[in-house]
Amino acid sequence: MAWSSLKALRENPDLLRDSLKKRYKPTKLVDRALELDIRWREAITRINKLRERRNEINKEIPKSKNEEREKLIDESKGLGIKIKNLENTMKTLSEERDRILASLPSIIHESVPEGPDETYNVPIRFWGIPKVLRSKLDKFREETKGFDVEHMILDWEPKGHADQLEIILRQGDTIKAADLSGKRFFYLFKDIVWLEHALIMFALDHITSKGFIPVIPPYMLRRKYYLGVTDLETFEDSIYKIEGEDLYLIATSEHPLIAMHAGDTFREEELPRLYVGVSPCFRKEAGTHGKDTKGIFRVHQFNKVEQVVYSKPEESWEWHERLIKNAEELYQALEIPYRIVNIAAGDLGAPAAKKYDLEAWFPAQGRYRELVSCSNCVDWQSYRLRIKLDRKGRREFVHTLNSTALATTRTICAILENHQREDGTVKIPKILRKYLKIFEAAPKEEIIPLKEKPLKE
RNA sequence: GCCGGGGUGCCCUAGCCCGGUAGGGGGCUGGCCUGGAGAGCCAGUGGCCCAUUGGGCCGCGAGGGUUCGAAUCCCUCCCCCGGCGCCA
Repeated sequence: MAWSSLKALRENPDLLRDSLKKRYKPTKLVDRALELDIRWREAITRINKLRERRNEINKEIPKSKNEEREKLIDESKGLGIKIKNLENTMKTLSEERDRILASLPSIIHESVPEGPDETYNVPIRFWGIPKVLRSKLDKFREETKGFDVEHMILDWEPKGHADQLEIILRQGDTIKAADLSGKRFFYLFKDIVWLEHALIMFALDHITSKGFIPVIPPYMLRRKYYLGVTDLETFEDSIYKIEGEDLYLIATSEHPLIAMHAGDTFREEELPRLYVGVSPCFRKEAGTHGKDTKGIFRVHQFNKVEQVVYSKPEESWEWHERLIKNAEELYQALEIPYRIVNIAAGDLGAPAAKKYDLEAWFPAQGRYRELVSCSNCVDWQSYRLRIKLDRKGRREFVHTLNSTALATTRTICAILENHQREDGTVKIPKILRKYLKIFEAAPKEEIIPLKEKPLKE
């Protein structure tokens, strides 16, 4: 064990306690870990003394003979038993201590708003001119409180993304998918397939142009690496296991992109390290029953382009801002109005010290919904996976950050609502044209409702 | 999946058969030397514990076992290389 949590535990346990309080989590564990650590240190000191003595004896054994030799061997055996016993107590102590340390969340950043849940999230900026239904004006004012957001009143009622996809455009089918695979699965057809591919290419193109290295990662990880990258709670609520094997389907390419450097030591000039992952994401969505049951907003499987940064500790907050800006550029280009929200302490996952969400405006729902999540995990992941920074003899842990660039299904939902016209067609954002024109069968300007479904009705 | 060979510190490599202080080279960092650089020479270059200088323990892919003592012997697993098989 080294550094960060352990160091904080020994040198400044109040730092851990305060952070836990802000997250509305109990602080008892800190005291327990502190006590275990003290006892562990006593035990290891005693063991080291015994081991030293045994090593001395063992050195004498080859030089001695007959009775003296027998005597030494006996003494060494006796020490061996004592050592083994102490090692067992020590192991028990360190295991419990480490289990507690591993369960402790990141120490939150001072700019994170306090509060127990998402109602305490703080919007920090708005972009675009949202289309607001007259009937949803109150909700809009509530969601933009404190900001004077320029908006446009809609006099016709746009369809929700789910109905737009399945009933109007007839290019998606979650009913059929539910028969075969269950709820939260989907078929997408025709223009939506081209749209999906264009979105991925656009996001990849934009992010790689900023120096990010594109990566297709493994879609499964071993448990050991999975727990290096996320906390148990998330793990259990969202990760699918491969039966009979120590393998888990990834919930985001962030996970294999971070585990990729487990055990590595970066030299200072090798940082920052920028990656952009493209992969499917698999999520159980346990505990979300009843939420977003229609359409493809919340599904078990989707494709995502993801930004990942390894940075020097002192530069990570700057990178956090840059990552969210990169994501914003994508949604500005797609002409989707959005707001950036600073997530409250109580709503933060364990790895993150601070998180921004980018939430797109959904006219039919009259609310902003999460499309992007951008976190600074500081040294939480790097500590567990031993990803270090070599600083002239001193060792530090790098900081890791991740941010969605673009998740296809949710972005499609946002396009279907925001670019919907009264006649049921959907305007395709201009930025996507160059990624569509290479395909003969792809739509270029707009998506038009099909006369009949691709599937039997 | 089967057979064979391998995994040693940041990198390469010796040691393994036959158990007894992990050796050499390269790189990097610092120092000496130099007008400056290079060469050369010296030292440092994994983790942990105690401590004032300093001392000690652990560490040879991972975990277990045998032994007074394991890089070395035994078992299980992971990964890499070669061959065979299967396969989009």
